[in-house]
Amino acid sequence: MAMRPCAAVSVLDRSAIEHPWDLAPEKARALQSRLAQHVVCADAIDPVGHIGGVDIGFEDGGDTTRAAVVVVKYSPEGPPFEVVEQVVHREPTRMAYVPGLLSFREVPAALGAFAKLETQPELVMVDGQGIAHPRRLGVASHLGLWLDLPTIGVAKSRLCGTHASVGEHRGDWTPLEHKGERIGAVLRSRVNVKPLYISPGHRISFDSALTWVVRCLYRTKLPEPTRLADRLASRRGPIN
DNA sequence: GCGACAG
DNA sequence: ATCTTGTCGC
Repeated sequence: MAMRPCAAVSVLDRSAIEHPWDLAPEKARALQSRLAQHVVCADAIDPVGHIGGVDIGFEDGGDTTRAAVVVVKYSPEGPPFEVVEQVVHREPTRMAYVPGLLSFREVPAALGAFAKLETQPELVMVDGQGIAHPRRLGVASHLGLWLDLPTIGVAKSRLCGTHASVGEHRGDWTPLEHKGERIGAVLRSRVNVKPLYISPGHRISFDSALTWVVRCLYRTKLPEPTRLADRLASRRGPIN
């Protein structure tokens, strides 16, 4: 199977790129293809002291977008991890949900939340796909590119690609592929629960993406960073 | 043309 | 994602 060629390690100069967030679907798709060229799916990670979890929720019948970011202190001893910071950022929703264009709807708010963060994590896990996307630019990749941080896509369902059946034991996984390319892995994070779709977002390899997610698995289907962000985004968890 | 389709 | 109550199971 063809391994997806990764762009050379280089920092994208965001200030030099024309990037409106309210593009028409056709324009947005074209921009995704361009940006995907800058995604790096090889490890370029600093020592991980803190891990961030990101998720987006909506209010006012969808008129308001609510971004939640939770930062936990990583410990080699494993979870549970100490929560060191939680941020919620709200702003008007920019565009409707269109399959494949999720990042244009969620990344702006996520960036707003990161701007309010005091403790910047060295690794970020995002609720959604990384490169396991038709044009290889899921929300995790798009966000990672704009934050210039290593990110991992942790999705609860499939957007594209095919895969063999996944083993039933915790930790079992099978590769996810699309058009002859490896785009991620389907992971059984818990027994008797639908598997997770893991893919590199930016600045991380397939192996590391999977390894980090497994390291953050505790007692639920989702890894801790994403589980905590999910609770915060859906206003069920602590807003302390 | 007919389905599939992250959150 | 969100709208919504109770309910089955570990």
